[in-house]
Amino acid sequence: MSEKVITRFAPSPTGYLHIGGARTALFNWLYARAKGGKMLLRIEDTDRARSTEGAILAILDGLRWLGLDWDGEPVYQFARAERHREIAEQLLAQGKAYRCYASAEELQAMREKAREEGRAPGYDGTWRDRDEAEAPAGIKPAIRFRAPREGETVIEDRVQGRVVFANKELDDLVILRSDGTPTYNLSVVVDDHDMGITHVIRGDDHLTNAARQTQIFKALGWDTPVYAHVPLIHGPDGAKLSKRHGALGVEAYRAMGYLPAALRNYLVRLGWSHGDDEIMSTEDMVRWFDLDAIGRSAARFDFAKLENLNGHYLRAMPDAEIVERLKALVLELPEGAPLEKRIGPEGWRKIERAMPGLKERATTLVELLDNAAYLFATRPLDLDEGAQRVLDQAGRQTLAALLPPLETVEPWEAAGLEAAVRNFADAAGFKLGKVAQPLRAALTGRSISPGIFDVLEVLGREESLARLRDQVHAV
RNA sequence: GCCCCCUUCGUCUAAUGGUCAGGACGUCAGGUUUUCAACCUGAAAACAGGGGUUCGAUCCCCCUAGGGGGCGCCA
Repeated sequence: MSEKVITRFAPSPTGYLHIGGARTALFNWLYARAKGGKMLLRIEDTDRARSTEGAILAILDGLRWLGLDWDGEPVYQFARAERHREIAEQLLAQGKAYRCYASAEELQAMREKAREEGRAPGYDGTWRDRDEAEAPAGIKPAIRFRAPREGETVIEDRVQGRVVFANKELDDLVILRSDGTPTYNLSVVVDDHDMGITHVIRGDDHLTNAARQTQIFKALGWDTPVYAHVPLIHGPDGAKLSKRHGALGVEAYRAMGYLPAALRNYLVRLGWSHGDDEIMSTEDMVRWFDLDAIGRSAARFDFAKLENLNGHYLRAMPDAEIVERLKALVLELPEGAPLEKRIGPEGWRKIERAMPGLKERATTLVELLDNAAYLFATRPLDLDEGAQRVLDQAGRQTLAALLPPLETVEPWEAAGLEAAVRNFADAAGFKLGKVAQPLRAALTGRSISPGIFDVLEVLGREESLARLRDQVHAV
């Protein structure tokens, strides 16, 4: 009973659920599921200025979309401030914390001086042993944790191994602000303890926090949870993942047409592995996941691999389900509303019928929908100006002249036809590079490529178009 | 600046004190498909550098370089 694993995912609602957070959530979820434990969700909203309702919604939404559920109701950290304050007062009463009257300016000067002297730019302990009688009037004190000065704090991390911090490197951090609100490191310790968290799995940007939190745990006489600090995810260039890399919220990946299963599979392999296994079901992950197999080095985010996986899951998905997902997705796209209107019930039926040919050509849902455009395009087609001009001048006639009626073309003529079309397209500078290939598909009547309808229409091949439509509808 | 962490093909990674250092994505070349995609086959592609320890180091130790994280009355 007391051995039951309880993990938590603890995002701060200051933005969307980004890709690193998503992986952290996934790891926590997997570990809890793998060990038959629970994953709790805690919203760390103690920074009132930066926390927003919208961000909370985005995070919950992102988790749900990814298929990561949590046990019980989310815990809102801000709501527990009173409890945190209590603990701070308790530490104060026990002499394990003290009041600090230093002003912001003093602290700033302190940091600069320390930096000049080559020390860590932390708090110098001015009020650690100073008599409160000397406190300046009218200043509301903050409460600082009286951190040990001697010895070392050791973290036995399940991923990073044994990490040792010299206590002199860790300064006395504020646990209760002068306005009486608790700070992160205190809240985390109290909440992790009260929530019965057994395993803390988070990004390794929290490694030093683990040392500070360990000190607080000890001062309180509480057991520390097991720590597992997972390396961060970097952008394709190796630098920290940022907006410019597409370090977007998971909802952005949804909008780009990625599937939750693909993202889960991609994410789980970033920093964790199980032999040579690449494609694995969620059941496989749960069966195989363990902390010991998490690597210690940062991983770069690679869209190419994500796309490959997404294509795999797309092809494996039942047609009807893809249509359902497309319907849900279309409104998220730019110009989504008019697009949806244009597709209409008939369009969705056509898409589902054409799905076998569609889904094996697309790597994302968005690409698939794009490829399906010929099924519901507004006729006549709206060409861009340049293309229109080329066609008007000589192209339409010339090209059309090259093509005999489809009915009269024998299969072995197709290749020659293709070459002719391609040459024309090149010479005209018209973007008809794609003309030739779909044309051949039309001639052979098999595996219709997306776009052939548009091509024939542009060329004014009404009879061919009609024939092709019949073929498709016959399928 | 100080503290902590990391370093195997371009990318994600596996393995081992003695291997042709394996897989996947990507790339390239074939095949299949009279298109494309998918699929199949094949190829190129890595142990950061320098010292040790050892009969032997990619693997163990040290140093260097490079990368990352942290150093708030943010989380």
